[in-house]
Amino acid sequence: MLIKKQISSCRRRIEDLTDPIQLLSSTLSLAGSEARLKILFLLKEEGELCPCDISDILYMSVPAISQHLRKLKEGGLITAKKTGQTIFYALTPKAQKLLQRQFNFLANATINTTP
Amino acid sequence: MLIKKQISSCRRRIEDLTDPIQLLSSTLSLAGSEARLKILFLLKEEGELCPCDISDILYMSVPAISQHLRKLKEGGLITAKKTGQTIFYALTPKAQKLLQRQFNFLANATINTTP
DNA sequence: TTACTATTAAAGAGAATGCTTAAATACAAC
DNA sequence: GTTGTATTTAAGCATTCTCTTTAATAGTAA
Repeated sequence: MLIKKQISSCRRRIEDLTDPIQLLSSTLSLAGSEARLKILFLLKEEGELCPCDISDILYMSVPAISQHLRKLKEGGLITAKKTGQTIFYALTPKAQKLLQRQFNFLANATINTTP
Repeated sequence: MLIKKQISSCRRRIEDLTDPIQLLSSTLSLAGSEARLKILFLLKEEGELCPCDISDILYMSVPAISQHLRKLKEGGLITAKKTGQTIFYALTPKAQKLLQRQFNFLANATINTTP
């Protein structure tokens, strides 16, 4: 139960952070899908991958993967590099920075769950 | 374009991480909503808050806030402590650990955008 | 008890999400 | 050129999300 002054202070704090909060929540929302988190994790581990390999690894259709990749690219989390008819996707520095702790969590989970 | 052996290796890697990936993606999905991220951030800053204060601060209806709080609680990101007819919510250690980097991002954003 | 406050619960509407299927694009090999 | 591979795009559908509105629960105070 806050007083009016404290409410106002909190409101201002949130307003000042409007842009960063939007950026961050959209990033977390992208990573909050199980399929996309797996894609991001695979890219972190392998460096770069093409849609058909990701499709093979995750047992998902190519169009489904392609649509996830498009969202991740629009969100600035991955980049595309075309060579021939194959497109290789890789994490951006932004993704590596924002999701570093989450990747560490998964790396540690690997160690702990492999006795 | 990976060979079969590499595909299998990646598949095994993902399978081993099934549980951590589910845990993490559900957490990120919760934090990936703008409203919920604001709630989490407010709890991080203020320590504990009741639904009506959060409703006041974010200009959102009390039932809307209540439903977000329920989800966050089900996801193990916040706890509830009832005193009288007021319920105070606070972050769990799990939330603080998993989202520490994101909170830091917002804290730094505050500094950088306040010249 | 009655009235008031804080909160949750339940039902419903509209929007967003994530897949499938089918079609289109781009490049390589023959 | 034709065929085949890698990828994207578009349309459709079922599910999920997030709010609103209304009702119910629990504690406080008169």
